[in-house]
Amino acid sequence: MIANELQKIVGTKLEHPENENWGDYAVFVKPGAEADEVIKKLRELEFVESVARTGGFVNIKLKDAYFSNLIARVITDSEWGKSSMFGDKRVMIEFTDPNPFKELHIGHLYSNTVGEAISRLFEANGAVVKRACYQGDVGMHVAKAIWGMMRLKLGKNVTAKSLGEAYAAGATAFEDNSEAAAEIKELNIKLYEAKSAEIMKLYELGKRESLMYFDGIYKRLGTKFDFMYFESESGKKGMQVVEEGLGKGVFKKSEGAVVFEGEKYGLHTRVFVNSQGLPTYEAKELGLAPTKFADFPYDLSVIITANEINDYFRVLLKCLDLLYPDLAKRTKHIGHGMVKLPGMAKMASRKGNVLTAEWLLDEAKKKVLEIAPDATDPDAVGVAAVKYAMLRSGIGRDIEFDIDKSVSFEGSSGPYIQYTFARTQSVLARAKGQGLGAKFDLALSTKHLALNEEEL
RNA sequence: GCCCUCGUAGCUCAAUGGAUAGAGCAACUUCCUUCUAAGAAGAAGAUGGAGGUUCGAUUCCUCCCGAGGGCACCA
Repeated sequence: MIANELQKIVGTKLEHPENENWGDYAVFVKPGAEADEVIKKLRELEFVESVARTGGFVNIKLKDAYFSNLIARVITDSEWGKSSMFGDKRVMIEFTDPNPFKELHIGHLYSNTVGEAISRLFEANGAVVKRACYQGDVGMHVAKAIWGMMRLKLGKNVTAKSLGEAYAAGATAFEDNSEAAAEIKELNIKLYEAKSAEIMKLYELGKRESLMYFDGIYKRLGTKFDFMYFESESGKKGMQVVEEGLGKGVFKKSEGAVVFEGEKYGLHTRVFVNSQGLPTYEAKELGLAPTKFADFPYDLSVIITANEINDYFRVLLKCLDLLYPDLAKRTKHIGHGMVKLPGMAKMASRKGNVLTAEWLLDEAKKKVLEIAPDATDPDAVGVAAVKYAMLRSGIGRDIEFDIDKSVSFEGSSGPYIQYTFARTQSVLARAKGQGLGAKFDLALSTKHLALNEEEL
């Protein structure tokens, strides 16, 4: 707000000086009459204490009263920090995207953390946000799991754990046993056809169990999805879209499959419908875009996935651009990095587990209890520790996750922030109890406040 | 082979083309405690390499070295 006013006058980029003793804002101007004019105008502003020229920089110092005023607002205004920057822009954000019949692993946990954080940022800035989760409920991984369910004779008492075992059995058999592999491929087609009552019963059972399990994790993490999408549905729509695109010459038939030749756009060729006549993820995603828009006509659609499919998304967005240019313009893909757990990865794999979100959250909770045995809500602290560790570095980069540092009450960690917040709150409450609240009057200088903080 | 990321202090991360490249952790010095756990102050420490553009480059361009990912029927 104050920066905006300054910005108007200086015209060029406004920045903060390296050294705060020089001023609160600074701007680089070329010497000359223009600079003098700018300085003169700045000096006329009521909240400006001084304006000084140092080399090519003009340093602006604001009055102390401005800051004490600001602090008073931060404390009293519960809406502080929010804005209406995005007006009532409609934003759909897709993230997490786990696959039923499989584990929700730490990569999904990262996606969820990033997606939820971005969602909240948009919300805090005035956007209407809808959270979407897109889940692979068809495909080879499902066939493997169902094959495993049949082999392990899993009945009504299927659990998330036994489902994981079923998938593992199917995946192993697929690799080691060519007979089983053939059965699984056949099963996959049957699942797409959805005609066998016996198979579909197992399918529904497993899917429901998976989704319930995911739901528990979302609750734990504090995410609630507005839209749940499934590949089984987007696949049908995707087939239609590809069919249309084939007519328009966007796609080509090649070796029994339907492909998009991306080379002419500096991209690569990808398969949209395989030679078995089944839609690949590409076709499904293409079908998803118009479906999402029909459900919630968005101004912006954000899709968050692991960055290993960045190139794939470039191809996909090009196709979308050729078929639905208005949707393509509103679509933004964000690729996040991998989560690496040096040390812990070995520990987990020795137990024969994939690194699941649940496992990591449980570990964090355990560690919190080791440090603070009397913590009132160790799980919340553990969740904060994990989330903060994931958000503290750039989204596109891989994360070196160090669980001990993440749960530490010192340094750059979630628990440190929670702890500090709790302490300041308790100090403020105590000050209020002693009638010291009124100390934050507008004339109070920042120096006094800084001193107070140290005393506290 | 081609395409995309990335390379900053011992480690993990910052830095819309701007001033002396910032933090946290670890290590170091000093102090306080000294039964542990911990606490306070201070100093030290970095842009992978070579060119180029620019008044000015961690940032943009070229080449080299190194790491990761992707390149047709998985997502």
